[in-house]
Amino acid sequence: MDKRDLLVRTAFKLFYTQGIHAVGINLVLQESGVAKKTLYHHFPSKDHLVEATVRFRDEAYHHWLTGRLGAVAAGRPALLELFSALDDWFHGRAGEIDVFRGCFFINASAEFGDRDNAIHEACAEHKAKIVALIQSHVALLALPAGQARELTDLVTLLKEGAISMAHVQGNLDAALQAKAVFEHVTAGFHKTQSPS
Amino acid sequence: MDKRDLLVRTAFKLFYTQGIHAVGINLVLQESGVAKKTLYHHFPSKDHLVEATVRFRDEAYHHWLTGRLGAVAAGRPALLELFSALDDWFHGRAGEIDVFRGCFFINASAEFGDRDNAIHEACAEHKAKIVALIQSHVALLALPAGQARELTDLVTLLKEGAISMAHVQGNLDAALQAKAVFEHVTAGFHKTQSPS
DNA sequence: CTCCAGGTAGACAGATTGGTCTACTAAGGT
DNA sequence: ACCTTAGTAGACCAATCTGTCTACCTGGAG
Repeated sequence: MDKRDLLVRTAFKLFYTQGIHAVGINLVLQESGVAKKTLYHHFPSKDHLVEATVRFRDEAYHHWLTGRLGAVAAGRPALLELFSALDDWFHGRAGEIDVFRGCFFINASAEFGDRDNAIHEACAEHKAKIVALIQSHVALLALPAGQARELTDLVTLLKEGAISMAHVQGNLDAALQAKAVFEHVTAGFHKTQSPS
Repeated sequence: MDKRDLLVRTAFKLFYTQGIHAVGINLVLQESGVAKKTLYHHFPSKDHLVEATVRFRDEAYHHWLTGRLGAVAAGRPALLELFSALDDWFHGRAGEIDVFRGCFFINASAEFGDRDNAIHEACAEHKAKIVALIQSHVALLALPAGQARELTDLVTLLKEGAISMAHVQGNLDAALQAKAVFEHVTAGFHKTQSPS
């Protein structure tokens, strides 16, 4: 019932599936059944609406992912679950997060390439948040600092790479491939504390 | 002097730095100094021009990368060189390939999300070509089939992930991080033939 | 009781979009 | 000599874009 929220949700769905510049404000209005005046009452411009959709998606995505990771044991199992979650997402089995159309933040950054753009910055913040989430689970493995950093990089890059390949190439098994690589590389990290 | 080529080059530069939908045909015309009639003589529509820029970039990028990889020994050194090349690209030290604004193919796929879209398909073809290039160097390591597939996945995902992180997050060291991970994981693959 | 925030519908403005078209020029092959 | 191809400049078209504005409705707080 909150019109602002309705606008953001509708705009997100359209932007995500069709692209941001490709979707006009009038379509968002028509699809949501909200009056134009109302939109410009809540947002001073389209760009501000776009930024709001980025923040909305940030919250939704983060909520979904922490939910998935929280359902298993913290540490390595959670990192494995990350890839399973991605796999479900790619195959449209992650209801909460909608159909897979690539990473909304990567897509938005593609359309707003200037690094000092507010929309791009919001996307960067999202990525930083996800890296922090990964980092928190890597920390539980009690590895030396250097190894921990490297493992965080590995998971982050594998995850990001899988999303890219799944979208651009249509390789929907990318998450499973990433998972296999991760599993193999970290085969020696089963225990929380490595024997010294 | 070839107007068609001039149009494609100009269009690419503009599309790459500002986004495709964000750049109008008139800007391409103005920037290249070519008449509108000439454009529509060579391309039936803007979309066809876009597709041509994708194929142009595909060729340029592939040429640049094979050149870099060919300058060192094939196999593992070439794979390491891949990450060095990425690092140079991110930092604007890869003159031939222009300023870094993310991966043009990822960006284009973001704006043309339908998988059966000709532009998107051209992007997918490019990625497949790069994967094949990586695969050809992995093959030289003479690993068992399963391990070879996994290593190709690793390099591909690391590379794709690094590009994403470098662009969205502005983490320009992503290539070096990926390289460190790769170096660590493949520390045992120094020899061409693993002892059996 | 009054006022105002939040809402509706939609006309309107000004710029920009992709694309067509006329009129003309120049080079080259047959 | 002729015709095709590639080119110029730019007017023009219909559609669409973001954003403003008028005129009106409604519910709750001071």
